[in-house]
Amino acid sequence: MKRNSRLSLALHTLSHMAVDQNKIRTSADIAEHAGTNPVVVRRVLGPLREAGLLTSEKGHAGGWKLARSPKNITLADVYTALNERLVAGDAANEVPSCSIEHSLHKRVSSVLAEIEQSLIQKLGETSISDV
Amino acid sequence: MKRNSRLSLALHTLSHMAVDQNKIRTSADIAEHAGTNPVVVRRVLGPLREAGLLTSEKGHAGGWKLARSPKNITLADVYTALNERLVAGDAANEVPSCSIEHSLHKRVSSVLAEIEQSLIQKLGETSISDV
DNA sequence: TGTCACGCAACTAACAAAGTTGCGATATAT
DNA sequence: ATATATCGCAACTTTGTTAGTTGCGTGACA
Repeated sequence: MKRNSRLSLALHTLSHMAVDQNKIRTSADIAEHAGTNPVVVRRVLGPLREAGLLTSEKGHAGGWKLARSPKNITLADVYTALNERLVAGDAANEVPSCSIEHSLHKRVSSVLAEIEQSLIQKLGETSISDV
Repeated sequence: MKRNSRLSLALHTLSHMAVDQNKIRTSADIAEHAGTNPVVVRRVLGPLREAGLLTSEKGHAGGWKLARSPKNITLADVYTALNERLVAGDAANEVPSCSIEHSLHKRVSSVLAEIEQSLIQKLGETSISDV
């Protein structure tokens, strides 16, 4: 796969689930559809389960299904559940040396953080059922 | 460095330049400031030059400087010049097999493209001089 | 003409993400 | 009970991307 594969895979899977909400899908089914493998699917879907977006059942006839109505799942939910940080870097920031660089760094970081927030807000305006 | 290093490096460099707009900086100077090396700096700054954001001069006493006022350089300019595609994937898209997947794929892609556009619009609201 | 700078291409190294494998836990059917 | 199907998880390998490095060419200026 390629860039943004996690977000893309999650979106596609959730959308599929939204079409037939009662059907239970196994990691293997989803993986085959997405052209990947079950472990990758579980890795991507795991965080979504922890975020309460969907549920998984072990054992025979187990699998994945939506935990709530697709109307109540926004792209922002998915984005944050996956802990994506597209514009703002991760918390592990380099420590600048010179003084001007120091203040500059804070400015840049805060601006990027603002952008990130507005992105999430924008994502929140679209639900899975819209897709 | 780490994630979003290109955008971050570009922003820091442009901001520095905005502070003292007449000063000409060499790749080596910038690289030392940023904790990287001249070639990487040139790789990041090259697209910005092609986009008309800054200029570079060869030879003795050569180097980089802003091509226009920092007021007239928005984050969107930088973003697009670097050809970043944070939310929407690149053009090389996988071709879906099943029919529902096909329409779904177009929906997801268009939604992500919309989000990308709104992100760029948001970036356009901030100029380098604001940072 | 020597030095300093960018431009570019090729190579290597480091890192991140996908993919793979194996095993354990659990739930269901028979 | 036992077989089967499924997720959970951890370790490893593979692959792809990006930073970093090196070398050489080109242009500008003292």
